[in-house]
Amino acid sequence: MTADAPITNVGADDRLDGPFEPNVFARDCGSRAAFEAITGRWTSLVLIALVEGPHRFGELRRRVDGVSEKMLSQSLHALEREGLLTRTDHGTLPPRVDYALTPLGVEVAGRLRALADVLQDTVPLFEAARAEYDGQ
Amino acid sequence: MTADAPITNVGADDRLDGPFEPNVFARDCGSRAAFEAITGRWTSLVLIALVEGPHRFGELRRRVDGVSEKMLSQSLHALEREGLLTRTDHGTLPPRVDYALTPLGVEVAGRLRALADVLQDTVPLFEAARAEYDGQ
DNA sequence: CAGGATCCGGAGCGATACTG
DNA sequence: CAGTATCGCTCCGGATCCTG
Repeated sequence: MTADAPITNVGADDRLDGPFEPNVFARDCGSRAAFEAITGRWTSLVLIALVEGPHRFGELRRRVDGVSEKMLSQSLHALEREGLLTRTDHGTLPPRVDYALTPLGVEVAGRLRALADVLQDTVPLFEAARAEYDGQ
Repeated sequence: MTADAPITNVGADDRLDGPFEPNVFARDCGSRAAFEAITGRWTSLVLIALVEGPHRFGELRRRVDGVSEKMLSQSLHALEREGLLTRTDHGTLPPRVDYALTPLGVEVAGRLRALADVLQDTVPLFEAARAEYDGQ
């Protein structure tokens, strides 16, 4: 991205009715930041896992196959920052911390869950597509 | 991930009715691969852009604010490989190549678009959540 | 059990230059 | 216009150790 290139995709792009129409395509839009947080490699899976209800740290680590403690912790912080989940420290010993979706988190995670369901139901199509593409 | 840790999250996890129930949480599941391809930083935005109809390379580059040519090209190949979009080279001069969603791509992209709409409509909530989190 | 701190290799990614 | 090739750097992310 050269500095002299005029960027006109920041504010109102396709619909210029409002003064500042939020636009995921725009780099500086708040929705884009939220979108990138949600579509993170691990964050999305964490959100989906929480659709079934609150989870503890260890539960999530076991549920999301392959995630390291570091990345799980990092993902949870990111999602908490975006207001998609809440962290509840019971302050007991041994420690117990629960992660649960906020109302907005429920809305978002539900859609991710639905998306994942579509993918799970069409696994054969993906296998075929990959084989086709790799074959030639 | 230690090697001796028994991983039992590969196949049937929460529902063990079928022989091999696809599971996004499982590392080796085809749906997980598709999910990671879809939720890539740029791939998701490309898919959303294509909901409005076929686009040329340059159009996409201008539409998806901040993407480099390299990453756009790479993202398009990945999505084509997953069978979510088709590439049509008209073979003319100057060259013209169109990218369009497959039926499966329409299904997936539509859901991403809906998700993005939610985020765009709740931008203020994210701003507030971030301010709250950063403040303390 | 919940996670912070640190090290470090490799993947991700942008910038630039070049081709048909 | 539609890409590919190459360089170089950032930072993702896993492994490991440590604490309350």
